[in-house]
Amino acid sequence: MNTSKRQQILAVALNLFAEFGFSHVSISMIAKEAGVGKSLIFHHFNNKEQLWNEVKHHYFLAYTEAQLSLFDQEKDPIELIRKSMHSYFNYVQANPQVARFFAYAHLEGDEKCGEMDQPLIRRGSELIQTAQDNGLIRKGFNPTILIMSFITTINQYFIAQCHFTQWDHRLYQEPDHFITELIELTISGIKS
Amino acid sequence: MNTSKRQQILAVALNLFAEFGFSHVSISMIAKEAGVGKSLIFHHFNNKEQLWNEVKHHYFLAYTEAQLSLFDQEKDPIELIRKSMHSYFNYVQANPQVARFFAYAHLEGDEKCGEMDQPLIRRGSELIQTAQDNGLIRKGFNPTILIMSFITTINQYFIAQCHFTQWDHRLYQEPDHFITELIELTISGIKS
DNA sequence: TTTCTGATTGACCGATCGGTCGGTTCATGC
DNA sequence: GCATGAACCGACCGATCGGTCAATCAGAAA
Repeated sequence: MNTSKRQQILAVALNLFAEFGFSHVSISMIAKEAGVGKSLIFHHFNNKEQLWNEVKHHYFLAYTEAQLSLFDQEKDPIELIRKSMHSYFNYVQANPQVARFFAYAHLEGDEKCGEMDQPLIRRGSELIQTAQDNGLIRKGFNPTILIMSFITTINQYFIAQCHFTQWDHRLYQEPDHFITELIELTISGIKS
Repeated sequence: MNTSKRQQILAVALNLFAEFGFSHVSISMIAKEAGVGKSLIFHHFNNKEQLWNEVKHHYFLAYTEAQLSLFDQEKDPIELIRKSMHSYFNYVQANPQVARFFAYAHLEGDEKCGEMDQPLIRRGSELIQTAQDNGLIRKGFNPTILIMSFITTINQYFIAQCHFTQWDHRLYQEPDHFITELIELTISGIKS
């Protein structure tokens, strides 16, 4: 329990911000939860905005790091997509806060999230495109659309559970079924 | 200019809430923008929460009404999906606030949005399922997943423009290309 | 021991928040 | 003309917000 107080503040902010968003979380709330004086927060972080950005940065970093390892393993492009979707699903399932932070950032019009994973996505798009050129994948669509679609769907699966569970509660009874069917839906849409 | 002040307040709240979300919009802000006294807002709406709910209700209603008309026209299920996606895209493009409101509601865990369009989605799912039974559409996947996927993707296309535009700015140069390719991707994923 | 620096605190600030209150204007029915 | 109730306003309230500041504390350097 000898983590520095700064770490402690950050950890509390991580959770509170992820759960309630920027403006529903007050500095006093964080201070109380972290068991420190309010002014200590302003000592370590210039202001609330910077604390928010730092928290966001933390989640964004965790996300890109988690995804970066994928691209070098699989050579079969179809199998790569399958595995990417699966691992992204598992990752968000284990860290739903990440998806929530992206959602907050999007509503704010934050452009940093795009800067961050742009190289990652561009790389994936290129892989798909060469597979298109080689005839392994159907041509005629922008690969980025495919990636955007499945990332978005997986994110919202966890964010909007309150919504979709009323469409069909089975969606959430067996998450594995969901992702498996979503993957097959996606794959059979691109086989040439 | 003879709209009642109540309407005026609601109209202003509609825009401000959609742009900034619940907690970034203050009653004073709405009052000033609407050119009325602050207390008038509390005269017409019990409190901020109720005003927010009323605004949300307004958008949700507009959304369901816009979608309801679709189901009776087209008999070919594939064509129905195509048209549904296209019209939903056009609708959100013309009313991006709707998507934003759903996004806010989701982050809050609001369950009302699900209650609202559940019958709509259930009806669409059934149509797809009978098409599956008749062999017109590939079997083996939950139709709700298909619907959820394309609604989600379309919503986020407009909400997260700040993000995806950095993945590939072409996505937003020709919105028609985007939705056309997304539709074809979806359709070719379900043809039997 | 003294000095210096960063960590930490509690008291405090002005601004703004959602909301209330007392009162005025105004349309309508009697 | 007058009573009534809704529409409407400005002044005001307590609470809380993000943020500041002077002071203390702990430990390393000298």
